[in-house]
Order: sequence, then structure tokens, then C-alpha cells
Amino acid sequence: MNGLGDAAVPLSQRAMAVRPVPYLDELNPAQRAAVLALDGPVLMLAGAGTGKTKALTSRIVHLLATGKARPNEILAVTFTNKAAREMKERVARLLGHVEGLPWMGTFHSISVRILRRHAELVGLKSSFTILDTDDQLRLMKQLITAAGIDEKRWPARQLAGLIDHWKNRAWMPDKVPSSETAGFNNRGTELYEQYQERLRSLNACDFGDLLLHCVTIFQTHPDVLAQYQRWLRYIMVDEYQDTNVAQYLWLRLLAQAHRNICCVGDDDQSIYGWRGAEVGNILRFEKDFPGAQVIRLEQNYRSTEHILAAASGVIAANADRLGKTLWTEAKGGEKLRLIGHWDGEEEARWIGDEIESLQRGTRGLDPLGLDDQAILVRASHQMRAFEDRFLTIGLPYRVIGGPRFYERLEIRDAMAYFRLAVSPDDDLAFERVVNTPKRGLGEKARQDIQRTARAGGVSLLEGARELLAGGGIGGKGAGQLRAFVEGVDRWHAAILAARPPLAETVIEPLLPAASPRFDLSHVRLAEVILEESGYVSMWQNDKTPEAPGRLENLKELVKALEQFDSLQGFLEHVALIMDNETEDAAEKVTIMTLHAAKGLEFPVVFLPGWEDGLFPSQRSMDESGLKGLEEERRLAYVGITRAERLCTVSFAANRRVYGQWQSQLPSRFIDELPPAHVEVLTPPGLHGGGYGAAAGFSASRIEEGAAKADVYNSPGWKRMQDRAASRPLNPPREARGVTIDITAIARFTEGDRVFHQKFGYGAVLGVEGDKLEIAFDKAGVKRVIASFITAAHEADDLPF
DNA sequence: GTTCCAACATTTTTT
DNA sequence: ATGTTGGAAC
Repeated sequence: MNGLGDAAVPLSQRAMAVRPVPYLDELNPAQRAAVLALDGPVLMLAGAGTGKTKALTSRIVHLLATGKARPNEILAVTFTNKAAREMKERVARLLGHVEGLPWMGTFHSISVRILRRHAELVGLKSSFTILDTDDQLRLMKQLITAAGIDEKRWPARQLAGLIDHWKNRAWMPDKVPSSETAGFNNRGTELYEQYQERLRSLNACDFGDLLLHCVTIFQTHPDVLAQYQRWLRYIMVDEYQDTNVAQYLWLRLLAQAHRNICCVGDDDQSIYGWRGAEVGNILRFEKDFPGAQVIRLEQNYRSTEHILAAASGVIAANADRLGKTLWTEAKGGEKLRLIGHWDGEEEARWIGDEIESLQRGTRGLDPLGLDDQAILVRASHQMRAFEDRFLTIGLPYRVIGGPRFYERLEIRDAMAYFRLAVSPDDDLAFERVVNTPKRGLGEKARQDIQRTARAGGVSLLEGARELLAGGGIGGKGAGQLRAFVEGVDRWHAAILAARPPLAETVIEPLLPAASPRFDLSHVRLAEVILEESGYVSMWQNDKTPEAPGRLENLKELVKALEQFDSLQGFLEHVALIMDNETEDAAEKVTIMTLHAAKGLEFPVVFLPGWEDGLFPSQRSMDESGLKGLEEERRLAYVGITRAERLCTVSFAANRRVYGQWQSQLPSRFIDELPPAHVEVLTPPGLHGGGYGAAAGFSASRIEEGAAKADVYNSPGWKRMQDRAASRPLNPPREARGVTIDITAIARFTEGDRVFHQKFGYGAVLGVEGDKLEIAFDKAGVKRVIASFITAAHEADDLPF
């Protein structure tokens, strides 16, 4: 790592100072203001699609072009590697050449750089390893067992969640407030302390530590802090609404001297509260940095008028907003479309058909390619219905999200082998693979190795070696363990011999077991490791259907190594960069979660599954109440604003949830869509009111008295009857059919408040005349009765 | 030490 | 419905 206080500036950068500044001409007044306000704190409130990245990159270019800062004096922080990469590319494009911006990166990657320099200040060595989630869990499991706690009642996951939560708040074990220590059987902090101790002895960090250790160093070593404050003269932060307390402290410490900090964000797009993000950080900015300029980017370049208005209508229901008024010059366009379906399968079928017809070109829109269309769901299990449908009709799709490449079992195993080869004393890696593939080493062998290692104060590998030498292990396990230890020695020796610059060196003698002669590039070494360890043959002999895919992944892993010049370099990269962008040129529809969609845009967006309980998610509301609901609403806002030209919201009257059919109530967010900007595709109705809405009428619009005629004569009701006749659903086992008057279930009032009550928990079996038949199972009946007690005074014709 | 079955949970995800 | 996991049976 070089260049921190480096005074030498390449000539190309000096030349830049005299370069004209055309980038300013492309900006609107607000963006320009945000670029020109270089000194002092700035909060750039950038709504969806308002060109914040453009403003941010222009600002960096401006700093460089005016000579206010050199590339190594600009700290630009993002959350994801993707965002960092994108920003680097855009700056390079504006500058016309590739520049080193050494301090542009994620919170974590920058923290690692700082921490490697000062590791000893927090009791680590500069070569510390970064643990992934899996390692963390295994470590915690050990601690929990050691503490004599029932691992079943108190799972490691929960402890991991708790510690993560504390680290997000920047609470070290001694700083956890007493109000928070009740969790995990009152022993959370105790285990937290032990966990930190273990990490230190392993010379390791988890992700939270990367930030937290930096904060600790800054707080306890003013000289180090001052150094960074002097070096990093301009600070820029993207997605500020997603920062947690630790990140906030990190930033504040670095910025407090010069206060040249520019935070960019949108309080309406804060959707990561559940992982520690504090919207409060952005809401409080002006208090934290008195005299801050607040610049609002409000001109939207992405969406049509109607889409923007629909999104604004929904988000307006949130309290506690800084407030923005998005506007666009793009008048007209399509209204947001709303459609109800009988069930989730029909919804998938309809969307599939719609995608194909948009591909051909309908509704006066040009033909839109599959790359231009996306389906954004609330929860990943919703993706399945679409995958099923698209597979049957042969519509190409891509799923974003899901398990990442580096999180797959075979990849982590392979990585553990590499880690051992690089640093044989990596105990966690040792534990992971000693018995993978099976080497006849079980619980007893594991304990013996551990005991020997601990007694000698050495690593597990050395412990194993001693155990073998002392004959402390017998049977067929011994021979295999010996082969394993020797293998690690051999691989490690190969790495020592093949220093990165000399990667082509032939070190044949070191590898008697391997094939005749080859240059031991790290790529080849990786292959050798996987073969000699028996890991590859383990999967080759595996007859399960997923084995071939795993072998493919291993090949891909080895291929990925080519882009690095050593195994060490690769491991460091992977620890921080877990993305999995296998770009595929073919046109495909994108299916992903709303969370994954933030920051993206598509001409056509489908938003399925807008049903209460699913979206907004019941769990979110149960756990976080109004706060949770507001975050869900921001998610709705994010979803709608991804669309450029056409946005379609849909819901289903019935959905299979964990194998059980459940009737669904349309999302309360549908009620918040401003009618003037919505086109309802299921005539004649609108939103609200359970089955009524599913049948295509609006319960919330029905006047008493006029209601029934409206409902029964509506085309939507007729359609529902037809469908019920042609496609009856399987009733739940032990179910009984119950007939309910549609007007009674659609809506009831309490005082002056209107409720849309879900009397579901069952499946709609059929429609007859003005009655709806629903099947409930036993549990469903219980819950329905509870609901009916509340609603009884309004509903006539109760079935119970 | 390995294999099999019952119990269990099941929002969102980055680093 | 489905995938994971821990413990009992082999």
C-alpha cells in the first residue's frame, strides 16, 4: 500500500488542472450547486433517478480539476463493491483516463487498508484474516458449547445476530448498555467478550470488527486520527441513509477536523434498518454538522409523470421525512397499472404473457427487449412461481441474488484448502477440511488434535503432526491424516517457492506426488491442491444431481484465479468482495428482490404479490411496528421508482404459503396509490377489500346499499365465478367449506376507521350467487373466529 | 464413523 | 412445500 502521504503526482494529473471543465455544463442547477459546494459539510438529498451518481462523480472530477485535491486526498465511500467500481469507472470516463483513486471503496475495504497499517494498536498482527459468516458461526458454536449452554435452545445464529447488532451500534463488550444484555440467556455479553478474545488469538476479524477496530484506533490514538484527517481532505459518502452507528462514528471522526464531508442519500430509500442502518443519521445531519448546506436533487430523469406521482403518493404516507418533491419534464406516458389475479400461478402466467407481448410491442410502446423488463418481489420465495412459469414457456430469465458464488459449499471448502496452503496455522480452515473428503476422522480425532495443539500452544496442523508422531492416533484415520498433513506442507512449500513475481518458476522437486513437470503457477497449484486432497474425486464419485454443478463451480473458481498473481492476493480479494457477476450476453428478464433492485432501473417493471402480510411483510410489522411498516413503504417506493415507462402492480386472491392455500388481502399500499395515476386492469374496481378486490371491485368505494348490485354485476365478479368453476382449488385437509357474504367480509368499520379485514387463512373454493365459499383448516378456523369477534357488530350473516 | 429420519423454520443482504 | 440440521440407529 503506497501513496498515502505521497507527494509525487503523476504528470497526467497535473495536466488535468488546466483541462476545461465541460462536465459542469451537463448538470442541472441543483447538481451544479452540489458539485461547487466543496468546502464545509454538504448533504445532497438525491431522490430516485435524479442523477446523484453523476453529481457525485462530477464533484470528484471537479476537486481534481481545480487542483483542490489530489487523487489520494479524496475519500469516497460506498456500501458495495459494485457501487465503488461503477463510480471509479464514471470518474475515469469523465477524466478521459484511468486514475488511481486509492481511497475510493467500500467502508470495509478502506477499513482493511487502515487496519493493516495499525493492527498492532488493537492487538492484531497486520496479517490478520477476515472471517466469513460460516467461520463465525462455527466459532460461536464452540464457545456456546464450552459455556455449557444448550446449543439447541440458544442457537449460534441468534448469538451471531446479537453480536452483529451490537457491533452495528459500535458497542464493544464492555459498552453494551445494561438494557440490552438480557438477550441470549443473559450471557450474550459474556460470550461476546470470549468471542472477541478468540478472534484476537486467531489473529482474525469479522466484518463488523473491520470498522469497529478502526473507530477504536481513531478514538484512542489521536495522532493516528490526525494523520488521516490531514491526508483525507475531502470525504464523500454514498447512500448515507444506509449507514449504521459504527460507520457514522467512523465518518464523523475522520471528518470532524476539516468538515469537508459530502453525504449523499435519500431518506425515502432507507430499506436496510433490519441490518442496522439508522435513518436517523441522515435526518440528523444538519445537527451533526452545523452550518451544513442541504442540496436537494429533485428533477427526475428516469420515470414518467404517472409513475413518479404514484410513487410519491405512496411515500407521502410516511411521517419523519426530510421531504422532497420529485418532478419530471417527461409528461404523459403510461399510468401505473393495477391488476388482481385469482392465484399466484395465474399472476405468473399473466406476467409471462405480458412480457412476451411487450416484447412484440403493444400499447403504443416500441418493442421492449427482455433486458428492459424486470420482476421485483418482496421475498425470494416468490421467485419460484415465475421460474416455474418461465421454464415451461421457455422465456429466458436471470435471477439476481440467491446464494453467492463464494458462499457455496464447494467453493468454501476449496477456499479453506487454499487458506491452509497459504497459512498452515489457519485453524478454522483446518477444521473445515481435515475430514472433507472423509478421512475417517471423527469427533474423537478432532478432540485429540485440539487437545494436543492446545497443550503445545501450537496450531491444529502442528497438533495433528505431534499426535501422529507420538502415535496418539491409530487406525485408518492415522494414515489419511498423515497424508493430509504432508499435503499441506507440500502445498505451503510450493507457495513459498513460487513468490508472485516468479510464478513461472519450476519447482518440480517439491512435488514428488504430482505429475512430471509443470510450471507451478498459483493456478496450477490450486488445481493440484484440489486433486491431491481428493476433493475433486469426492465430487466426481458423488452421484447426487448437484455434483456436476459443483465441479463446474470449482473449475470456475480456478479460472477466476487467473486474474490474480498469487493465491494470497486472491484470498484477500475474496474476503471482501463476494460478488458474483457472471454477465451473460443473452437477453433475459430479470427476477430479483426489491432490496437487490435499489440503484437499478428498467423501462418495464412488474411488482407482483402486493398482498397484506406478504408486502408489507407481516413479520416486519410485528417486529418493528410502525417503523417496520414505514420501511416497507419505502420499499414500495423504491420498487415503483425503478420503472422508467411502465410499472404494473399485481396481487392474487389466493396464494400457496408453505404448502397451504391462503386467501390474501390486497396490500394497504394499493389503497395509497393515487387513483388519478392508476389504470385498473381488472374492471371496474379498484383497490381495497379482500375478495372483493380480487373479484375486481373496490370495497372502499362501495356505498352502502348500492354495494351489492355493484359487486354482483361487475365483470370482475363474473370472471371470478368462471374461474372458480373451472379451476377449483384443493381445499386444505380437514377443512370445511364456509359460505360468507361478500359485502360482510370486504369491509367493516370501527368508529370512524375503516378496516379491511382478512377473513382468510383458507382457500376460496368457489363463488355462487352472492356468496363466497372458503375452506378453512382447524388453525384457520381459530384465527378466523378471533377476527370475527372484532368484526361481528358490522357483519351480518356470520357463519359462526 | 456414517446414514437416515424426524423436527424445525421459513424477509430482506452486504461486507 | 422444502430445505436444513441434530440426534438416534446402524
